[in-house]
Amino acid sequence: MAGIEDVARLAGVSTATVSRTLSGKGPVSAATQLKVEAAAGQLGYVVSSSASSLASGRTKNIGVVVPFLAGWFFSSVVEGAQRALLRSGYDLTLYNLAGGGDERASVFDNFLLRQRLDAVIAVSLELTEHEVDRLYAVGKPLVGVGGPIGGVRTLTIDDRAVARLATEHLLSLGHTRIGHIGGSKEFDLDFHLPTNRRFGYEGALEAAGIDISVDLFEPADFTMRGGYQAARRLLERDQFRPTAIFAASDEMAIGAILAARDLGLSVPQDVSVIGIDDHELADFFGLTTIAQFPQGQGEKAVEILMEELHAGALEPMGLNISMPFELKLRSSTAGLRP
Amino acid sequence: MAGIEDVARLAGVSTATVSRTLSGKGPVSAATQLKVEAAAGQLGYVVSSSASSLASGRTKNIGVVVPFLAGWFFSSVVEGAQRALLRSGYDLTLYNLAGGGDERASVFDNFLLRQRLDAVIAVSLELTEHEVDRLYAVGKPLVGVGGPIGGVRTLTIDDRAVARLATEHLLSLGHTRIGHIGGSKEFDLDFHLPTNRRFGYEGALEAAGIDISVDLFEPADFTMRGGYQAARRLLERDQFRPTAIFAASDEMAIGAILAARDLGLSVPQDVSVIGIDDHELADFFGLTTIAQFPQGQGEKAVEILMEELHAGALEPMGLNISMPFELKLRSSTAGLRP
DNA sequence: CTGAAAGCGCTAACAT
DNA sequence: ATGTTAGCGCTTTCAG
Repeated sequence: MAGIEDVARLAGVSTATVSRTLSGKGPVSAATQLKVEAAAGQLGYVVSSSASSLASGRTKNIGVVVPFLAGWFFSSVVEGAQRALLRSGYDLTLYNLAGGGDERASVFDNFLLRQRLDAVIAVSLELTEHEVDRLYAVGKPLVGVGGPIGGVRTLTIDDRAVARLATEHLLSLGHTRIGHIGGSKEFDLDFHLPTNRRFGYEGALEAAGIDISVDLFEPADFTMRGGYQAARRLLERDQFRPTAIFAASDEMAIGAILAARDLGLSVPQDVSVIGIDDHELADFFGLTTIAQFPQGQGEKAVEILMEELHAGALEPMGLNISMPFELKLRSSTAGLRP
Repeated sequence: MAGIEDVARLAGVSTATVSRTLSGKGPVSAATQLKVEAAAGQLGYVVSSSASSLASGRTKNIGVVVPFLAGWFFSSVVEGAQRALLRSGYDLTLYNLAGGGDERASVFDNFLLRQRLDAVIAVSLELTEHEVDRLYAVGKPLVGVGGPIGGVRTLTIDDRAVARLATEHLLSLGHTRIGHIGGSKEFDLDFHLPTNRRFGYEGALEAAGIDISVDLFEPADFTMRGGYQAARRLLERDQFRPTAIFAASDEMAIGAILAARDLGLSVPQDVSVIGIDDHELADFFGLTTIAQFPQGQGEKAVEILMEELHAGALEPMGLNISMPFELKLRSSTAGLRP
């Protein structure tokens, strides 16, 4: 494997010039630039990242920490981040915390500290104080996606606004008995996302002058099965059966659609269903939903980091950066039956 | 951030001894080991990975290349690999080829060659000759998961045997008109996986003395929607309607279950359905399937690499390493109605 | 078992 | 615009 000296020799210049040329930093005449590039190409030269990192202090590598990887949201964020990083010539090192105990601790106490990273993106993590400490100890730019970390810039959708929009959509169709499938208590540990969505739902009802009924709330675990079970509880009642259901995630919403079918109810004729996410399966199930764009969130996180890494100081930016969302109309919602 | 010299000074030894102690290589007396570890712990010392890599030539980092990340199989393999790597103190650098053209080329022509990797795992990739070349050019151990790469050790399930097992299960329940939802032509590019599964299906039928009917094969694209549409085509016929369907993946099988429901057919009373994968949704849909264990495949790939990296030479091992699979009985298959 | 010292391959001052 | 050179922080002979 050719080294920088080979290239320098072949091009008839010094190693410093090769370095300057290939990194794009520092002044180089057009003529030498050509020579160097030709030589490098001919030899198939690629910089040794460890040597470069050691000398420069930059690794061209960023770490992405996720609580687990399977799951549409996480893998989409990672995909988006990966794409943006590739464009900038950065590698992505993945740290998956799933699996529990030991692994998790060693990620925070060893892996992240090896000076292998120029920055880190933390996706939807609920971190202990110690862990946040370690993250700061890395001494590198840090941005969160999908869940706030104490004092860290974070990209998220405005969960309250999203839930309000979903509920208002149902309201605008004439529904007044709107059930809500939200997060169970355990899930509320995660950034109060379920709670915020519930508040959005309740806010919309209040604004419409509708009483909030505890009976219309069912907790679940953000899975399809959980949504299915919650929806059955909601729909099996003889009286006060909701005419519409707002689920806090698409997977739960799809579970609700399947529950309705199993109970002999048609969607949307008998019951409307709306979710949040625009999950990959939403289209197949005809699910109306509020789309969020996790890939875009991953890309945006990278962009922020790149600016900070290259331009120097970070531009003034609130701690919480609001990401776009959008009502996606499909066939699971309709007006109240006359 | 403390360096190795700080530790050496505090422990009253040389940097060489610190290095030996912390890496576990080379002889160190129990007494100094203790001193060094105490000093390192006290200072919160963590080796600089670039310095260590540059000096040793080892990066403690392995690359995982996937065609895309969203998708149960891929993210599961990556999770498994990550877990195993973490245990061994290795980082995982992810290269996602999704997104096409440029990115893909630069991964093979630049990223993988930066000497940042000790080995690479290629997951289910259909590679061009040039790409395989580049992979070899990395000059590092290489193992494939889920799809053969010219001349590379690869972990896969025996697709033919898996398909045969699925078909035999249906046969053993008395079914003789068994439909098959397999891959469309475009999908066959990928390691002939669909073709192998189809051969397994046909082999089982032949062995049972049943004629193979082209009418009972429907191609699809390995998605739920594709499976749904293919199943409708299969089930909408008035005569010769299959009494059982074998889909080459769980997602397609779930699509088939939903198609059956929409046509007013009960599963398994009117039609049995079996898939391959044991996808995360299989349980919820009561899908009988042949389970494969992608996390285990990821872990196993890492184990092979670790052995090769540490023990030195690779043990004699066939190019194609067969991974386990297993019939998972649920409620989507049943005997023929009397 | 431990220490001294020579690099690993590149980058970044500093000169020119 | 280009060359010279001193490290970056560790690992690893080689001596002792």
